[in-house]
Amino acid sequence: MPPPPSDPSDVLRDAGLRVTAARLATLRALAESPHTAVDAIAASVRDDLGTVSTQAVYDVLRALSSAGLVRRIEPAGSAALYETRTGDNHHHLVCRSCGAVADVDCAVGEIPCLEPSQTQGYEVDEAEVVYWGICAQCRSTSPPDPDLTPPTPNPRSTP
Amino acid sequence: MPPPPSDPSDVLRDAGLRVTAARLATLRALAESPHTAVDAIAASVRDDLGTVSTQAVYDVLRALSSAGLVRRIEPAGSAALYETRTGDNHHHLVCRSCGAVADVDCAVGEIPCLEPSQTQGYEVDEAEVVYWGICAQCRSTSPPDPDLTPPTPNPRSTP
DNA sequence: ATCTTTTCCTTGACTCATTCCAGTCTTGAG
DNA sequence: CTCAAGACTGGAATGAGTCAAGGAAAAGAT
Repeated sequence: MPPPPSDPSDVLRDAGLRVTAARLATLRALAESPHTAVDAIAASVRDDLGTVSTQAVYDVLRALSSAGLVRRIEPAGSAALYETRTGDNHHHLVCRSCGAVADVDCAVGEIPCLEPSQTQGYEVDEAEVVYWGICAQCRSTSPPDPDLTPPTPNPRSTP
Repeated sequence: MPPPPSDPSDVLRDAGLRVTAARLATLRALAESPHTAVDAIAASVRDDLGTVSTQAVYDVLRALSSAGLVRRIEPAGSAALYETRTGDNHHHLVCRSCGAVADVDCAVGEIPCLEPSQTQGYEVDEAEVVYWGICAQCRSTSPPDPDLTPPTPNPRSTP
């Protein structure tokens, strides 16, 4: 197996997809900024190519994600985001304040939480972990603003 | 502190909320079937009370969840669901095929994956885990239907 | 019991992400 | 080069969820 081809056209071809300008521009956009929403991707693609319909971007993203080239994540309360890191089930840190997303490697080396305590008859194939918190920047720019972080989920009666 | 008052009116009052018919009916609906979407809750409430606007249900759910009486979960690809189990950060099994949701206790006794491997400056306050799989019923009713489970995350070009 | 204040519910319009459809253009194979 | 499958365009539609203004009811005080 050759080293992962870094030429995006080859990546597409190897996945059995046609090489089109929209797809290349989408991959480029995601390489520049991971964890991007559809409209930002569309803006970046239009920046490259001129006019591209929003549907085209949706179609491209669906094609890429069902080919396993991009992964769709959907943090509660915001639109879907796409990223190019696939196949290494990593997880995400999400900022409650600004929505920023950062990658985290698997918590415990091996596939971590993939063993729920009771599977209840489910055949589990993936464990998705989202760590909610406040990112460094939001903490430093507005340190003592108790109004900006209202939905702290579990005010823990006793620690 | 008395044992958790099972009278819904007391539950509301203890949380500092007014006791209204819509709120009681909503709690009743959630007690009957946890993990319910807004429109199903609304249907159940209307079944109890007659005419209730959808907005009223949204308002009730927001009030209840910001008082910590219900918890909102939002599995990727479906509308928001509400449940009454709060305060014991448990997790969820979600069926890729029918969308059924089941509760799972915390994987490792103590707050499990709450320690990401690198926090990257985030102040993490919650780890949300979703186990994706196929529920027992879906596996038995349509065992070998490869078309119904398309989004298996990694279709791996060559095995 | 009555009044007042606060909070809730109704109606209806609106936003936003995403999907569907029908027709036109492009890509890659013969 | 030619052609058909597959992509893209533009417009319209769906569905979840939110916002705003007025009328109605509940909780607590008189």
